[in-house]
Amino acid sequence: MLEGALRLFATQGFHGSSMRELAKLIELQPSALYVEFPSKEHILAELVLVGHEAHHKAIRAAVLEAGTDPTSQLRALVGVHVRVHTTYPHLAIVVNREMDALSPDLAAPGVALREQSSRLLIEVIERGTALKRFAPEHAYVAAAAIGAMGLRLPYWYSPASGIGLEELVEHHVAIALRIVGAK
Amino acid sequence: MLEGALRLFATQGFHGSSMRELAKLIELQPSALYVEFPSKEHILAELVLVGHEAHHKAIRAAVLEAGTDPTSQLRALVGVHVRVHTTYPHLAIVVNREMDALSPDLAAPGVALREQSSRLLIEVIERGTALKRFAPEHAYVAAAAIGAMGLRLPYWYSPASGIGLEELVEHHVAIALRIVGAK
DNA sequence: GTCTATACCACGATAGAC
DNA sequence: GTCTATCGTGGTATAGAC
Repeated sequence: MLEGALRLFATQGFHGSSMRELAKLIELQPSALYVEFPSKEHILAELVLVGHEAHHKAIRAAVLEAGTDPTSQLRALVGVHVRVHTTYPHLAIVVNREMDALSPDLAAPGVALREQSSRLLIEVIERGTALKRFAPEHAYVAAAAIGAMGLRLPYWYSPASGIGLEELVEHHVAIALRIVGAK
Repeated sequence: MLEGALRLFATQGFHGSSMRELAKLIELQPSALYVEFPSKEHILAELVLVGHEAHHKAIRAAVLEAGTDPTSQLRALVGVHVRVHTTYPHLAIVVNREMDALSPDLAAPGVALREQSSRLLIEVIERGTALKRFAPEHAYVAAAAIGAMGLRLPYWYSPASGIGLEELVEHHVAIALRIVGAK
């Protein structure tokens, strides 16, 4: 059922999808949807939370496993960022585009996780800069640029596009290293 | 009226905004909205078209005025890209996020303009590469990255953020030059 | 061109039988 | 837990007076 909601919300938007459509898609009556979730908004909230958690946990784990070298850390972080956004494009789209359809209460956990992921990237960049391994023009703008590249992937990339996933990851890693001015 | 629709669509999404809300915002009765546009979708179509036209014309003009040097061309293109997305953040958001709420017919002109802008960027990069002024890892991925940085700006940048617009433009230009490996 | 009034429909959500 | 049936609301859009 979350899978069905994900498909609908990703392709038509949260407000553009109805409970009736979702019910039809998963072959249930509309009323049956309210057994698992108390409202349409709670379905979206669950998707947004799951998406943010998966993304944040993966990024955090990758950086922790990458050792102490800033370049390795950035490589690991960008690699995961790209893989998450290309492997789960629908989830990425819903998480990033439909989040402000949530009330502040339901959006809060996701906002917090996003903030943490963002800070982790900035800290990696700043640490690399302090160690003279990176020389970005501006750490925050560089982080925003690296994040944006990944966020945009679900809208254009497909494994059938002629670029393999591993190839895409390598390009993104290389671009990120250029953005931070890695030596 | 287009201004009102822009505010609503940008903050609540197309499907999340109603004709009743729009009418209240601009202090008219709902029925009066149908004098200027035959449907809600046509209002969005007009915004999307205007936004794409402004963006494409500005980019095209900037590149044409930049002379024959690929670096100057890329500088000009990125500068305009950043300025458009920061000067008209609401329009940028609606154009990029609500476009697939349009029927294919109404979306077509915007899609065509977007394709042209995208190709212009790729051509600048490829020409710079052929002239040995650029050395990108992959022209298309580089173009996607440069585009994505700008598309994301309306969601985080504000002139009150401590970064001046001219400063932001310079950072983006510098990042773009790094992405394409400018010498 | 803007108004009042309303048609007609789809929406989210609930009640209550099984 | 899933069904049938429905409530109440708000959606887009139109009719017709002024």
